[in-house]
Amino acid sequence: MPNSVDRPSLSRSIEDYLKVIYKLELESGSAQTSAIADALAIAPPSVSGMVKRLADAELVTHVPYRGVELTEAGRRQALRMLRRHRILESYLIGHLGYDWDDVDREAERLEHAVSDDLVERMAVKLGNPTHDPHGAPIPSAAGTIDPTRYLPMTEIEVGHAGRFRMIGDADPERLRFIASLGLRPGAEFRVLDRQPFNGPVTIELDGDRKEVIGFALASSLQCEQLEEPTLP
Amino acid sequence: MPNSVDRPSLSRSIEDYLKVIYKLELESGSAQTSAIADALAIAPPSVSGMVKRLADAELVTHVPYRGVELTEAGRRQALRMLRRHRILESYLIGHLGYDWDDVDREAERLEHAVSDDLVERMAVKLGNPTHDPHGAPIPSAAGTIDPTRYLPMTEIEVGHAGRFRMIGDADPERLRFIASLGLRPGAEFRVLDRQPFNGPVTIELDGDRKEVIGFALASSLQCEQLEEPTLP
DNA sequence: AACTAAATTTATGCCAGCCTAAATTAGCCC
DNA sequence: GGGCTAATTTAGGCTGGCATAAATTTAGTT
Ligand SMILES: [Mn+2]
Ligand SMILES: [Mn+2]
Ligand SMILES: [Mn+2]
Ligand SMILES: [Mn+2]
Repeated sequence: MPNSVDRPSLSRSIEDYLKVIYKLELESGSAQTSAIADALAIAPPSVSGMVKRLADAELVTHVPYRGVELTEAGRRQALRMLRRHRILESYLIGHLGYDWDDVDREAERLEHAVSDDLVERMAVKLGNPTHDPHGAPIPSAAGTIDPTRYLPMTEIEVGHAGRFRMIGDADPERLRFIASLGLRPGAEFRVLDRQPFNGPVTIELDGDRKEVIGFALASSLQCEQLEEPTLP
Repeated sequence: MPNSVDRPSLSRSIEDYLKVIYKLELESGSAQTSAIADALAIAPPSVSGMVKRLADAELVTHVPYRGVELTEAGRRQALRMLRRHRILESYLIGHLGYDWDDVDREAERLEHAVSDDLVERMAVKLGNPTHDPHGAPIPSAAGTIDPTRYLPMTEIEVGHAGRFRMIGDADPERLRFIASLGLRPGAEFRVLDRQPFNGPVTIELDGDRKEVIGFALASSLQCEQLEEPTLP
């Protein structure tokens, strides 16, 4: 029996579009033209054009003026790209001495050039990790992904302990700063204070060190709330 | 001081053209349109068009109807691509379990996606190899390359010992067959017989095993002649 | 219900990179 | 030197992926 479905292999552009659409659907429920344009640094009319092609290829359904939604095939490809990207980042850090702030650029290009075979070899060398260095879940080769959602650090209640789980990987400076605080995915902390009006969050780390984190930054730290508050 | 020269980074197509032109110049002294077209599996008029763009970019000089020659900038880029390709092949075999017959396809895509930084990290992990798994010399990061030329096995004289040094990497089947004979770059042999009229070559391996190798195949094995013949 | 601002699409155009068909040139033979 | 052949270039066309400017739709305001 020959290959049942001949997929013509997607272009680099299409692969990046699918990833972005997946992330937008995940974060805000829908993927609108301007959001895609922003994320890819492309003009909105160009996105309209590509959306047409994606819809023709049945990777996406499009309701004009409303937005775009991944089809099952589109979602499968998006998850395949996320697996590639996250395995690559993990491998670059684990075996080639990269830091967590400089892997994204490299992976963003490599994800379009590696074969499935190479990705799986890297995954095996890494011991089939479930999360990448920034805490993001790595889809399985079969196309499933851990659906766990976390809370921004700003929503962990005062007095509670929390665990830092995940952070976006696109901003190297932010990653370096977070690392300089001693915060890595998995790190435990306790919220000592939250200032109102989008004010900073004060946390305690390693049982003694205090750090004050601005609202915008704290909002980008995806965390898990751990336990009931300790009583005074 | 800002970056002195802004190179716009070459396209995948251009990078492959430069590599092919370099190889053709090396093998036959010149690079003609049809030879480039053959090597890249592209129609000759397409090559004419690209040659024009390469000449505009001063990567190549073009004498119409005569052929094309790399400029210094073109040669530098070609060697940079060869370094990438050959370091990648070495790394895939050395650290990711690939065999020498299946690395070329992978490297052919990856060479356009890796950063210089990543290539150098791989080179360091490998101990800065000077030759790739097929015996081809790896250009230095500075752009120099071992100019040693070898002889086809068909030109090693009967009675002489020889050392197999290098083989083209594009044909997986040929590579598997050569490996099955126990021939790897570095392997020593003695020529027992050469048949005339482009006939086969008989060699002795490991001091006892005899193998008969057809002319076309033997011609593709680049070797070094080692010593004066042993006297009868 | 009409007006307005923002988002989106349509209309056009450009460039890279490929193609086929037709024209041109080079090299060779007599 | 004329004519043949093979190689090469020119002409014209197509697709993917981007852009800007203009038209359209949506949604919110009054
Ligand atoms: Mn990333
Ligand atoms: Mn990418
Ligand atoms: Mn190769
Ligand atoms: Mn290539």
